[in-house]
Amino acid sequence: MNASMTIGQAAEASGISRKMIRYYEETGLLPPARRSESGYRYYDQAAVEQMQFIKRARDMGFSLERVGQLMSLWHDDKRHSADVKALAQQYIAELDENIAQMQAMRNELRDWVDHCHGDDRPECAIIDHLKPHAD
Amino acid sequence: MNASMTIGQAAEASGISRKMIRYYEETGLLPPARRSESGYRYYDQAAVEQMQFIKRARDMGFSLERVGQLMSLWHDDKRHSADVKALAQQYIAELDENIAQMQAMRNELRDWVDHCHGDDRPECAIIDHLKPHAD
DNA sequence: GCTTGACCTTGCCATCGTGGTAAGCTTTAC
DNA sequence: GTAAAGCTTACCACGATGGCAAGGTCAAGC
Repeated sequence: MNASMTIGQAAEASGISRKMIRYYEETGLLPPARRSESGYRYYDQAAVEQMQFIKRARDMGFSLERVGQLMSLWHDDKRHSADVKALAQQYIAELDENIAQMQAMRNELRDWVDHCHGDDRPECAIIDHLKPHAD
Repeated sequence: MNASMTIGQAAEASGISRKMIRYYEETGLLPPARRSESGYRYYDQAAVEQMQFIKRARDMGFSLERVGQLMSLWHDDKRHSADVKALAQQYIAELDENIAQMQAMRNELRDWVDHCHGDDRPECAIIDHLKPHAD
């Protein structure tokens, strides 16, 4: 159960692709894996748990850079929860900003679409809104 | 007023950077520009209007591929507004999907953040939710 | 022991849209 | 005539991921 795994097994266990595991190692998000004499990477349970942490953070949409910061905090016994919170709050603020922007686009476009007949005639409110002179 | 412009002037007039104008030409979104003997690109009013169309569509978040389709429709006198509408509606559906996903992440994260004390102690609900064994 | 298939390695390219930078040529303004 | 501004092409970079190819390795079946 605590035996070491190949990269494929670690990928399976963590939900992170082999490709990405290597990439995370390359970029320093994961520590260099232990290698067999022939060069195969082998992972222990702790390494897989790091991957699972990354998986969860990525699934929440944290950037790899922030995931790295979260991992540092995770491993820091003397962390201040305020630092974690600040990091998360900043990300939430960015999410809110992106959501708002997308909603604004969506609403305006929705409005255009509502004014488009959507038949076989060429007249189209959407095109009219995109056209340079028709605003 | 209708004189030809250099790429910098066209960029200024359209809001699209010089870099992107060249890129759009390279990828076929814009037709090859007329060139001076020395190789400089020159643009007339119609070309600038194409750029303005692109600018508006990009500002609405349409992908370059869809912008290309919209431009084709714009220039097609026999277009069916239904085709434009369908294109826009598909994009709206994608926007809605993305918005929903971001909101889901945001809401869950907001919940975690609300349970984090945010002080100088290491205990942290956010870390606990990201940690493999604490779910 | 040998073959086969599954797995591993590295390295390179592609995405999408944009920005940067560099080396060199042209035009414009003084 | 010179300097500055603007143009050209050709690269590299981002962020995060996938794909492919050429080759080495391991495990199972015979």
